[in-house]
Amino acid sequence: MTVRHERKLQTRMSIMDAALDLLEERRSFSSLSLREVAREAGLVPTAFYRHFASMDELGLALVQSTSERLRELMRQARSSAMHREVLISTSIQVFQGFVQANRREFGFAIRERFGGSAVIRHAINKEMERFILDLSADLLKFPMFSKMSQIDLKMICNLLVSTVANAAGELLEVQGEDSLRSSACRDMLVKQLRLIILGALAWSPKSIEG
Amino acid sequence: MTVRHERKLQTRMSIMDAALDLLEERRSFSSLSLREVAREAGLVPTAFYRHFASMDELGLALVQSTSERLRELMRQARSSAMHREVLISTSIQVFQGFVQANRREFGFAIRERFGGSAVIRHAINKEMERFILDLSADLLKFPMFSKMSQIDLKMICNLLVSTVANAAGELLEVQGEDSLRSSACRDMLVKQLRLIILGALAWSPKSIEG
DNA sequence: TGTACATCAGTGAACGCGCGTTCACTGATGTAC
DNA sequence: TGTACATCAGTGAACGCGCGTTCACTGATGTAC
Repeated sequence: MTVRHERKLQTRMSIMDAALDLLEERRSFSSLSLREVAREAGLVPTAFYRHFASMDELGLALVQSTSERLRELMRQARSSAMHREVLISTSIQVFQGFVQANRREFGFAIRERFGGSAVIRHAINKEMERFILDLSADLLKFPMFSKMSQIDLKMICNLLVSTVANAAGELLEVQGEDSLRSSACRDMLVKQLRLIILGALAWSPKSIEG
Repeated sequence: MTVRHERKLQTRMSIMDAALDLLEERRSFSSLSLREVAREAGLVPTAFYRHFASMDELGLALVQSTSERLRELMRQARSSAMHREVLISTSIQVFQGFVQANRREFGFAIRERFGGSAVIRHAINKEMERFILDLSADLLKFPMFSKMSQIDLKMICNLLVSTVANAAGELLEVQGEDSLRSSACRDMLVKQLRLIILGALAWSPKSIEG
């Protein structure tokens, strides 16, 4: 790695960081201008093009970098939690910690999930899909889920992930302004996830047919 | 109602319709320009100001008009379904029909729910909150829900509404391009709602404490 | 190690464009008598 | 009913602004010998 290459990577990161700083104030990615991001990063607008061909490519890089780091972390958490009984609680803890440490990135992802440009939406949905598949693989280790059809297991994982994403979106909405509503939101999420598990326990192939 | 007033209302509606036409291609509301909407409506840009003080005010009008029409329709459906046993199925049918007939409006609402400008986000969330409360009131007529604490009932209604909103978002993503994935998405929603009801049946005050 | 050339991240001027908003206006519609 | 004035939805020119993108450039870093 040459000095020049290293510095280029640093500048690239400072562009990504500048974008996240601007996104932190709940702005939509499409409302960010190339010039504004370059300005925030302390660069002349044309320098932006040395790193990304367009704003969409920058958005894509943000999604992918966050997703890669999260997946790597979850992979580690899984392998370190050798025993099945602590796998879920460990995973949830690691996930929560990551979200806390990457608020800007998750806020961005949740806001752009349905509303962003096509290429960014697709990237986010692809990553969520991968996350759902990882979760399915984890839950398969538990008897109550391993007896299910694969499609039903995925349906449940989709519901769990969607519910968390929704709660995250609602949390972003009330965050900071109202700590009471904030914790009410968290409590509701916990209940909702527990209710889904109760539903999954009662779920059986028979209830699909009937 | 004078002729002038009537024409003004017509123009106002044609502005709202022009915006919805532009939004139909999955664009975000914030990417619409005032000039573009006026052009689409066949007006000079300055004429826009005779009807809305800003684009945000136009967005607000779109949310509120859709919400008012939906609520009125649901109110009618509820009162016409006199018997408890057909209340839910009638409501779902009416709701589905309305969504079909108002695709542009619902696509807009789902996209802007988390990603739009503050004022539009708040308006959408307020309307969803009202919808959740209406649903709570309906479910209260059923023994299995009337025994619950109000907060748990609202938690369940929130989960049901969020799940529908999520499915609608995912449906928008695959719609048109792939009818197989489209119907898979619908099937999943039906299963997810059924699973939530199963969970609600198993829910009890005891499971909150434990 | 020193030199001579190549690479390339970042600069700065320039462009044409669509934007939101202002302003004075026009002429059809409404109202008072 | 007819007239004279008021209202006001829609017009069209004009403005200053930030935008994305192009281009030729500079000078530090890299490379070959």
